[in-house]
Amino acid sequence: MSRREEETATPLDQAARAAWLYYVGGATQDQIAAEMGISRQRAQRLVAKAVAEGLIHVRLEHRVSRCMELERALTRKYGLKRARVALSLGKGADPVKAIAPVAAEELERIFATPEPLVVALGTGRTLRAMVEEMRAIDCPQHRIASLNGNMAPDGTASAFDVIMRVADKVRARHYPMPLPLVAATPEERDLFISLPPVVRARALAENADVAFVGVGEMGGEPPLLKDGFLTAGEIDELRAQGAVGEITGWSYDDSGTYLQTGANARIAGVRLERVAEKLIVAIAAGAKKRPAIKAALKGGLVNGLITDEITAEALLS
Amino acid sequence: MSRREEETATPLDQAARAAWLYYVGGATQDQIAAEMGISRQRAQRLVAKAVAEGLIHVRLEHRVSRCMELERALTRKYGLKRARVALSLGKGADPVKAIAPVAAEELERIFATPEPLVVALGTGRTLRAMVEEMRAIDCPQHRIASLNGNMAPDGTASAFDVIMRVADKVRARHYPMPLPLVAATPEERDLFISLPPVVRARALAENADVAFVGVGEMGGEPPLLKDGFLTAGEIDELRAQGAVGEITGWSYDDSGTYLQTGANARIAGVRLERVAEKLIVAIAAGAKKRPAIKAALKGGLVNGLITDEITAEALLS
DNA sequence: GCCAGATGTGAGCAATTGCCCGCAACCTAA
DNA sequence: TTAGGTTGCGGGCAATTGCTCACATCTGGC
Repeated sequence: MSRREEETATPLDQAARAAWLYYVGGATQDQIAAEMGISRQRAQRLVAKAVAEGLIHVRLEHRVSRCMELERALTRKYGLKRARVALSLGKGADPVKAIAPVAAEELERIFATPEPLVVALGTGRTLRAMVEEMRAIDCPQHRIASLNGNMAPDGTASAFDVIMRVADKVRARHYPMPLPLVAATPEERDLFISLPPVVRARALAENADVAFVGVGEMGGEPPLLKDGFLTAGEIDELRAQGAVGEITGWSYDDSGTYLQTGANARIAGVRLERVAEKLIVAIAAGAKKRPAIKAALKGGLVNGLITDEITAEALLS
Repeated sequence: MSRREEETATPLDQAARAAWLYYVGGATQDQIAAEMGISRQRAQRLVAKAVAEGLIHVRLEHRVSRCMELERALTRKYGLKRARVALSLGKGADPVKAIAPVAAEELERIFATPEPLVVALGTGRTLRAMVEEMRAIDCPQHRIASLNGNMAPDGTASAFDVIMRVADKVRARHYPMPLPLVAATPEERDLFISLPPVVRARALAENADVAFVGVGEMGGEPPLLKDGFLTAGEIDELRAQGAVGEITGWSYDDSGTYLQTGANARIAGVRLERVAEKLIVAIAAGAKKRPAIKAALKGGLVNGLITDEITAEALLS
């Protein structure tokens, strides 16, 4: 086997094989080494590589009762259509790691719907992590729309491209938005969103049946600042105007009302509005994001939430 | 957290939490122990339990080129509609472990189809293992039909019930067949299959859009013998008549032609016939089953195959 | 009420794994 | 061709894990 293997196997194929023997076959690294005709150390490196490359997906097929309680409580308190609470990974850990697999599961459930849907997606680290956890399945009946562009001010595409990766995995038609997230001036924004392809993409996203979005915080180091979409001065200005969070770039205050001023005049993406028939799911967790999530829920900017245990408890207290 | 946990957590909840911290969070067992307020040994036991109970599912999200080659070759040689080849787990390992996750993936793909389908399922160890690997997803648009009963001659339901477990996971309507796999006499078989509910169930299964079946071998210790459906004498008789394999209980010879005699007159389940529009997928691997698989492919009893690398290579040589 | 068996627990130890290090092979550019 | 850098390899070792054993605790039958 290893003879033939060598001829065509890519490094990833080898990693996949090692990881398969390890996780599915339950072999030790020594056994893998013997089976594949390599050293034990190499086997260990291949397994590690497969995990690092995201070839191995682990899912927990069990709903913990504590999480279901929290889901029910969140649903009741904030009048949600959908709530999912992931087990937390402990105080120090990055909550994105916990919610990404759960969000992926939930998005897969959406795509498993037989009726054709328009699914709108935001951008950001959390959504990107969600996509990486998704399984590939053909769903040609649906369409995927982008809620906002993700070009940085310097014109480079941000590394957190969500829509192309999702489209890749589900093979549905997709409508990216070749736009900056934040335009340089209100006039530039208006120009951008008057371009015919952008008009079409925005119309689709605005009328999507389902939207999955991240939530950006204003405290600490906001994603808008970290990724260079806004300057520290602009963030300070937003804070002074009462901004506590941001969805698809649009800032809102602690009652969940979109600000009318400041950077919001330059946001080129779609501003999601509460519409009863639509499902708008926020995917966010972590202490830093708590005020932003709470305001979005209170103001009804979203009617779905995927978060973790710790954040859910905080949102309920 | 552990305070509140104790009140409602079932043992499985605890196991799920430990496994989550271990596999998703990447924590060591010591860290899990500290986080959950238990001993290191207990953490290790909980993780092991979660795996043993099937709470943790591992999937490989990478198509190895060698397997894709084999799939293409099988498709060409036997005129298949669908072929999947799983990486083998080495000579000694049980090939069912390798093909079960791949078969589960394939069945999930079927269920993800938006058009309502009737999916027929056989029984047996391999199919049962496949079901255990399946993820739960609601697919109310489909119907699930059983191809055969699985009651043993003594009236007990066999442990390898497939259809109820699948129906449980996809929440589709299902039509079990309350029948023995093999009746005591041809007359009893005729009586059974004239009962109105059985007639309806069989009609549905016969017209299914997709069927997933196992393949039973006649050499060594055939499943029909091991599970007490037939006696050693009856198996010998079938072998003497040229039987090399069996699908849903129906024995066939090495050209893939169903036998007209012997135990076949007492099989109560549906005999699958080649129909061009239907997808009939055999899920089988292992040296013992090779003649049975080869005959089924040659005779066109199936037009889909899920197997492992070693078996695929043997089928192509 | 008491005992047998089942179930669960931590100690201790051997097997397994993750990772750092030095070395060698292989590029790459002068 | 050679110096410098990069990549990948196995050795070796410390950390982590799996497992057995002896003991405690619970449960149900008599």
